[in-house]
This record gives sequence, structure tokens and C-alpha cells, in this order.
Amino acid sequence: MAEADRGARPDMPTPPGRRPRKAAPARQPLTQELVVDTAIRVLDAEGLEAVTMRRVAQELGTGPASLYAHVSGKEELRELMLDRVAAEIRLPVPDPARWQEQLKELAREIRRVYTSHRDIAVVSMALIPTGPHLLDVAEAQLALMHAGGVPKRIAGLAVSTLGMFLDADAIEDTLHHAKTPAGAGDPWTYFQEYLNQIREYFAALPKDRYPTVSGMVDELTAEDGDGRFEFGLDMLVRGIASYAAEASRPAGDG
Amino acid sequence: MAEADRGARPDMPTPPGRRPRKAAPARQPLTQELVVDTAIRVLDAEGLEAVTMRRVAQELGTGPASLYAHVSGKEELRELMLDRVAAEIRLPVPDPARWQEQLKELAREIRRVYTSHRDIAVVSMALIPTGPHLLDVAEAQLALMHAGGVPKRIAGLAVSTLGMFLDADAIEDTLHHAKTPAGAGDPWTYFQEYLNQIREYFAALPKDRYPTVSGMVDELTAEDGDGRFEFGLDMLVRGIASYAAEASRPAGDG
DNA sequence: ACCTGAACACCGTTCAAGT
DNA sequence: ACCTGAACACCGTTCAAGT
Repeated sequence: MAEADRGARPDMPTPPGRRPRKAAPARQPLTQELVVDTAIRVLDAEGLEAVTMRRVAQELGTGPASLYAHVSGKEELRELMLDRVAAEIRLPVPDPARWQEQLKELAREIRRVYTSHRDIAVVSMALIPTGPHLLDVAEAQLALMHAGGVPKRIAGLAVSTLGMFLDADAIEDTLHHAKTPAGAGDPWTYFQEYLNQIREYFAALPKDRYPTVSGMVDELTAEDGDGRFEFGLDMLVRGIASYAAEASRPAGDG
Repeated sequence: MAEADRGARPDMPTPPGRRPRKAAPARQPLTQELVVDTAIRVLDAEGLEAVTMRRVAQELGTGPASLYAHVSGKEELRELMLDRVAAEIRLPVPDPARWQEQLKELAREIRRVYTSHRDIAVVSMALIPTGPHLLDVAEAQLALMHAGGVPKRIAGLAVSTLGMFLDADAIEDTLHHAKTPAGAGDPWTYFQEYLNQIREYFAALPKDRYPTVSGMVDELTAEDGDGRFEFGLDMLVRGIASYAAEASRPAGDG
């Protein structure tokens, strides 16, 4: 961190007769790594929508055209960002005796990392993983299911379903937080107020058209992001395990 | 359809001395309904990304500013589009004896309607339903679970989880189809070729880093959108039903 | 090889002015 | 009340020109 500007030394005055370049020159030579780092900084500070080619370029003290030497376009930049984020996910060493709990722990870890980078999960939705770190995560999930005796076909479907669940949940979690308008004080307070408005709206609904909804206002507005996550995760893992039980029944199962 | 231009008669010549307005005048008075109809036409033809305020205005023969009298902005337009689409979903009359199968049928119906309107499901993701037709769908889901004896708290979590699953699945389904570049022939052929490239890429992965993935190339690239949907749906509904069984055990259950 | 200024073809939203 | 032209502050990407 402290040595980031070595070599460029922008703190040095310009020698006489050696006219300075147009503006502050790029401190470091542009690299793909630097572009992705910068993009993630913008993501963390302001969310995925703020990560534009122009904005990232500006942050690097250059123009948008310069990025295209290191990245094929916005889509690739987003995928590189996701893979970089995926590198933060800590992966388990499979222990066949606790594969279900490990699968849940891994899911919680993915959720933690995703939601710590705003709405990065939007990029993951409907993306076939090809980046090295995203593939590490898939490998870990599949290895756990393999250790648990889940048939290959089921495991293949399950990574996909689990991925959909994780992406959707992370997006849900962060978009609620992010709905706060730019200068509207504390996001949490704002969201609570928004939830209260929803509660009022639901309570005011015509009871003849929406009898069930009307009687469930509290249950439907309980927020409860964690509860929803654990509920869905538990169903998913139990479902996956049920196939493992079927497959291993002849061999005897705990 | 044939009577759309009544009243405006753009086929009449302009009477002498009655200077024509700038371009073709708006044929029909602008209404929110007309704006939403037009937006959905653009959606169906070119996908959600093509639905811009400017594009919809152009389609209506006016400028983008004109839309703001009928719609507060792009976000509201998108939500109105989704609710209009949700009106197409056929809802069941609950039959307590087959509530699980009905819940599945409803999920398939939602999937059918969503995927028939390109990537409209993107709008649904992370949106609290407030439109009348979206609420009809939620009411139907909750009524089915109520008929099945699912506890309120579980039913509340389940609509949310089921919604996440349906949205994610519909997005996955349509984004694959939509990845086809503008003038690249048949989308299905294109996607098959893309899948083959993925297969090759997976097969070429280093086996020491990705031992499990390497041994599952076929299972991971089986496409199988329907299979994945039924797999996830079955797990979800079985999971929900397991809570109903717990709750109704004292009363005796079929 | 890498970088860039300028341009192209777009965005959403606002606002004063018209009818 | 409804509609609009013009403007504002943005987009992603391309390309010829520079170093």
C-alpha cells in the first residue's frame, strides 16, 4: 500500500524545461490487474452500477479508450471482478463425515463474501463459471457432494440450483440496502421506514381479493434475510442429501 | 388492430394553409396503458435492455419527456410491465388434497409466462410485489400452502424462496438464449456452439487443480433447463411439505 | 505495443415554454 | 393538464493518430 507509487514519484517537481504531460500522468503502467482492482474499489464504494468504463478510467487518470488494451469490454471487466472477489472465499477440505454441514458452511461463506462486495452477485447470475477462482468454488462444492456419495447427475444439477439460490439471495440482500437514495442518511433506518410503508400498504389491501395476504402482513414483512437464507439452504441441502441416501442405501447409511 | 388509427387518419392529406405539425402527430392520446403496452412490445421483440424511455417514446412517435406525465420514470415503467405480464398467469382454485402438485403447477405456469417475455424476470428479482396481479400470484401461492396446513411463518419464508428460485431460473433460461449477438443466425444453434466451447474448455482444465470438475464435464454441460427446474422445484416443495407434516402430525395426516 | 482525443450513437431526467 | 424541444450530465465502443 505505502509502496504503490514507487517508480512514478508524483511528489517530485517537474525539472525545468521538461514540460509536464497534459495532466497528472498515469502513476503506474496500466495492467489488467490494476484495472480490475480499481473497478472493485468503485464497486465497494458505490455499487455495480457506478462501475462504468469511463468512471474506472477517470479513477486511473486516463480516458475510457485506454482500458480496451487490457480488457475486451465492460462484460469481461465484470467477470474479472467477480472472479477476483471469488478468490476471497475460503474453501473447506472435505470431511466425508460432515459433508452436509460443510456444504452449508461453504454456502454461508460465499454469501458473506458476495454481500461484502455490494451487488457483485448480479454478475454471477446466469454466468457459466470459467474464471479460475469461480471454478475453485465449484470444485469445492462438487468435491463435498462427491464425498457424500451424491450421484454425479444430481451433483451437477445441485451446483446449478445452489448457485441460483446464492446469487438470488445475495442480490436480494444488497439491493434492499442499496435502494437508499444518495443523500438520505442511514441506509438501515431508511430501509426500516420503507418496510413500514410496505406493511401499511399490505394492511390496507382489500381483504376480499387478498384474504391470505391480508392475514399474513407480519410474516410477509419480517425482513429476516438470515432466516430466509437458512430456510432455503436447509431445504436445498436436505434435498441433495436425500439423493445421496437413495444411492448409498445398498451399502448401508448412517 | 385494424382500428388503431381511427380519429387521427394520418392517410388524409393536409388541407391547404393548415400547416402540418412537425412530424406525424401522436395517433392516440398517450395513456399509462398505452405506454406500458408499447414497452412490452419492445421487450418481446428485443429484450429488456432495449426498453429505454427514448425507444418507447420513439415507438409512440413522441419524445422521451412525454412519458413522464404517465410514468414516474424507468423503474416504475419496468414494474408496471412486470405486473401486466403477471396478469397472464393462470391461477388455481386450491384443492387441499393436491396442494403440493398445484403449487408445482403454478410454479411451472409462472415460468412459462415469464420466459415467454424475454428477461422480464430481471425486474422481479429483489422486488417486493405491490402490483395487483403480482399480489394475486402471491395470494394464490399462500392460499395453496394454507390449504396444505403449512404454518404461516414457513409459508412467508417459502413464497420468498420460491420467488427467488423462479426469478433466477427464468433469468438463466432467457439470458442463455439472449446471449446470441445481433446478426448471428439461429439463437439455438449459436447456443449449442457456445456450449461446445464450454465443454472443450472444461475438458482442457488442469486435472490436478479441478479433479472433480474434470470428471464431470458431461454432467455440468448437460444444458437441461427443464431438468434443473424440476429438480429444484421438487426439493423446494418437498421441503415446504415437510413442515406441513410436522405441524399437522397431532391431527393425523394422509 | 500501448495509449489517447475525439467522435459516434446512444442513455435518463429536468425544465421552461407552449397549447 | 398534457405535451414537447432542448439541454444536462452521462453511457460503451471505435478509430485514427500519436509515442
